[in-house]
Amino acid sequence: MDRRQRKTRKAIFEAFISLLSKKHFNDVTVGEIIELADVGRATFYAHFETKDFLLKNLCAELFDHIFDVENEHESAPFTLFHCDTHDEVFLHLFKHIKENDNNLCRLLSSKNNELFFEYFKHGVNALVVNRLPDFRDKKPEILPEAFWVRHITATFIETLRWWLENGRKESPETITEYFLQSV
Amino acid sequence: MDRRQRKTRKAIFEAFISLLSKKHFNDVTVGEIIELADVGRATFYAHFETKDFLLKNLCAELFDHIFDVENEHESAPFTLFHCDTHDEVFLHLFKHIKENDNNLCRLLSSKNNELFFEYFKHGVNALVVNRLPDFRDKKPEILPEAFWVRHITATFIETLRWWLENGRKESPETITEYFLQSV
DNA sequence: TTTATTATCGTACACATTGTTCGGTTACAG
DNA sequence: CTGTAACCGAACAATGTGTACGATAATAAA
Repeated sequence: MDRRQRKTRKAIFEAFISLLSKKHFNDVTVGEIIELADVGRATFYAHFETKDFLLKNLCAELFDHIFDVENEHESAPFTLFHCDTHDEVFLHLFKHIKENDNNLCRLLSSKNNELFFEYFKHGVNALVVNRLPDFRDKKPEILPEAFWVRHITATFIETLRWWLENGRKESPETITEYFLQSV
Repeated sequence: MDRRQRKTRKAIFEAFISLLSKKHFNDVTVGEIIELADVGRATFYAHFETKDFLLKNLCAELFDHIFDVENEHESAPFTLFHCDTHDEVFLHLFKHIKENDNNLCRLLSSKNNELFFEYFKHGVNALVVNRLPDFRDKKPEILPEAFWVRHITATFIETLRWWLENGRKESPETITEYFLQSV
C-alpha cells in the first residue's frame, strides 16, 4: 500500500477516534474529521464510502487482531483460540483490554460504547461457541443450546461493560471470577 | 389538552411508529413523518423540539403504563409492583408483551430494537431492585450487589430479546422458566 | 352566540451536511 | 527519470434541519 494512503488512513482514524471519545457518532461530521485529520474532502471519500463504513473499518482494525480467527497460522502475539482452558481465554481477554489497548478502552468507555460492543459481541460469540464444551456441565438441562450460548455471551459483555464503567478497579483475575460465577 | 393537540400528537406517533417498523431511526426524516401524519412542518416542531425528543416521548408513552412507578395509586390494570412473588412479576411482563401490546412488540422486534431496549432496561432495573430479596439466595457471595443487580437485569433483557427474535414460540411460562434458570 | 385564544397551515427562508466532480499538483514506485 | 496514482481545494447539487410569519380555522370560555 502506498505510503500516502497509509498516512491519510491513519490520520483519519486518529481524528475519528479523538472525536468519538468526545461526542456521539451521530454528531460527528465528515467536515470535522477531515479538518482534524487535515485531509481533503475528496480524499476522505476516496478511502471510505461513508461515515458508517469508516466505523466498520475502525472496528475491524480494533478487534480483528484480538479475535484472529482467520490468521491463526500467523505469528499473532495474542492468540485467544489457542489457550487451553476457558478460564485462561477470558482472563487473557480482560488482561489485554486492561493493559494493551488504550484506544479500545477509551472507545468502549465512551458514549459510543454500544456501537463497539455490538461489533465486539460477534467475536465473543464465536469464542463462546468455540469454548462451549467447557461450560456444558454448568448448563441447566431445560435450556436450548442456542439460548445458552446467547446467555454466556451476554453475561461476558455485561461483565466487561460493568468493569469499564466502574473504572476497572478489580483485577482481571477477580473480574474473570465474577464472570464465571455469574454464568 | 386541546383536542387538536391530541389529534396531531397521535397522528405523529402513528406515522413515526409505522416508519420505525420499516426503516432505521436515523433514516427516518421529519419530512416523511409529517407527510405521513399529514401535519404541517411548523406544527411538528411545536410538539417536539427534535426527532430525538419524539423518540423519548414515544418510549414514555409505550413503557410508562407498564412500569407504573408513579401512579401506583391509580387503577392501573397491570400493576407489576403489586405482584406477590417475583415469578409472577416476570411472567406477567412476558404475558403482557406477548398478548397486549402490538406496537411494543413490533418496535422491539424492528431494526430499532436497541433504542427501545435501552429505555426498557431502566424500568426492568427498577423492577429487579424492587424484587432483589427474592434473588438473594441465588447470589454467589463473591459478587458485589451492584454487579448482581446488573446481571439479573441484563439476563432478563437478553432473554426477552432472544424470545422476540425467535418469533415468541415458547409460552410465557416456559420463557420465564428459562430466565429464572439462567440467573 | 359571541369573543378571545391558540393550534394549525403553507410557504419561505437560512443554514448545515452530504457526496460528487474536476483540473492542477505532488509524492511515490519501478 | 518517468508514468502512475494519490492528494488538494474549490465548487456544486441535493437533501435535511429548524425557524419565521401572516392567514385561517377550531376550540374553550364568557
